[in-house]
Amino acid sequence: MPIYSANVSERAQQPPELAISTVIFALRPDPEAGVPTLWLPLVRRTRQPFRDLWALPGGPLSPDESLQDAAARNLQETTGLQPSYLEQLYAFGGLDRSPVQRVVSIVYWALVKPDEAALARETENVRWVRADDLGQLAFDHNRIVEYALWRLRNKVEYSSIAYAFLGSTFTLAQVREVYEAVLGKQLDPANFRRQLRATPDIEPTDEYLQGGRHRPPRLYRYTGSAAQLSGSPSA
Amino acid sequence: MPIYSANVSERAQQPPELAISTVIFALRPDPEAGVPTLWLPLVRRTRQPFRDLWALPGGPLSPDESLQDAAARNLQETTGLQPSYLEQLYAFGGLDRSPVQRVVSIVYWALVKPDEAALARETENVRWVRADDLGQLAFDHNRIVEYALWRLRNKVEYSSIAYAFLGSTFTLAQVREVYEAVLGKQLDPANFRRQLRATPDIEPTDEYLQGGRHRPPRLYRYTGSAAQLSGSPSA
DNA sequence: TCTGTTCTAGTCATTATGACTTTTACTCTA
DNA sequence: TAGAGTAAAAGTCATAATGACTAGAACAGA
Repeated sequence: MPIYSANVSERAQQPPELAISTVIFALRPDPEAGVPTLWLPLVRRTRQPFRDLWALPGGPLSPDESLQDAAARNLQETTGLQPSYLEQLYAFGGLDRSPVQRVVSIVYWALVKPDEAALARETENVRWVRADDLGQLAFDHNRIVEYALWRLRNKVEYSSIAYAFLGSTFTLAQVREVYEAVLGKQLDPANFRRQLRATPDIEPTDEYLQGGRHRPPRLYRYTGSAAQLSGSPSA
Repeated sequence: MPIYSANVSERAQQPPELAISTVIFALRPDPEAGVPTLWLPLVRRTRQPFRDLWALPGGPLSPDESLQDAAARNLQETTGLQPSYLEQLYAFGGLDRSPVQRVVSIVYWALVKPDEAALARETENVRWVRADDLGQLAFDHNRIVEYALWRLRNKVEYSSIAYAFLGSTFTLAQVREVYEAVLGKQLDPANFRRQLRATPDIEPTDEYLQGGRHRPPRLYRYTGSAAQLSGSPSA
């Protein structure tokens, strides 16, 4: 919330408002096909500008919290979610992002695990939508989500970020489904399997997932560093 | 410059100050070995806090310019340089970055070509230093430079950023010297050459660089997209 | 018991990579 | 002016990584 109100002529003299927003990704089964798909929560704007349009969760930066803490807090407040991964995405500061006052938004992106995503409360003003079917969002939020998707797709290929979408144990097929959902393409099960077995950070357990009408798959565990929740350049 | 002055109790009520800084990299010959090395310009602080310490070029964000424009402008003002590459690095917003008022810094990083770097004016308050020999800088600027170096080293390996350090034509050995300076290690000339010849964005000219006491090397030209000066997530 | 399914373990050809050798074309020095 | 020194340029070879594919193993359900 801005602590000043201004008319147009005063606007150019004021420092831009500083806000924090977050793009939150989770995997949920597609209602039709049933396969895991990328979803994200949006909040309905209750005032101008863009009243009644959907927007990314966000809010002002409190004076006594770091940027990362602010992102984590208003993620918690708006969606009730605890992220397994949280990293700064970009600072958006174009002149015409908001029709009222100039706003510089420092945007974070987060991943949540399926058990968290299941707890997420959905209300009149909070809705989950498929990442590829957003509709028109407030401000430049469509562009921001697109950039977050681009980063997610890149990062999933060269880092161990995929496990932030999964529980403590998982089958190799579940890992493959994460990759397929994020990258939007089918992967060869046998070759994908070979690659995972070659990485050091993933070790087999003695358990198997029962219930499928086929050979029960072995469960694995991720032993690497817990997908830096910091995301800070100190790391 | 903050438009308000505050005592400690008021401080927590004010919005954080917003500033733009830039880490500018150029290659200059090492004064001893003569091989190209990473250098960057610093400015001397002329007031408190950290008066007389060296710091990254930067300043406040003007109300009528984009973040990127602000970075380009104060890069131009402090060092007289025109960058060949400019991209947002990170937004630093920790609580204790400045002992006076809280400052959120949106930091950019830039590369300049050797002809530009040669024009750079060096004054009482502007000095170029080797990237690996900075001394103690003001604020958290040592950490920021370290992160910028990390990004540069990563990006040089998977993108065509190296050509932002070079003129319109160059020998393959000059490209290799850029990589060696940035990565800080020797590369095999023959294998490096084979890789460059395999990339589509680099084509041979009919000219050769004369003057060396050895077989004259062919000059090449970079034909790829001009190393996105935008760096914006729109791309 | 048979069938459909996916898990799991392999094969094979192609490509990419690192270490290394040889020839070429220039300058400098004796 | 012949020979030495130097880096450019092209090529060889063994190894590693990758994509396409095959086949047996182990379950559920009919």
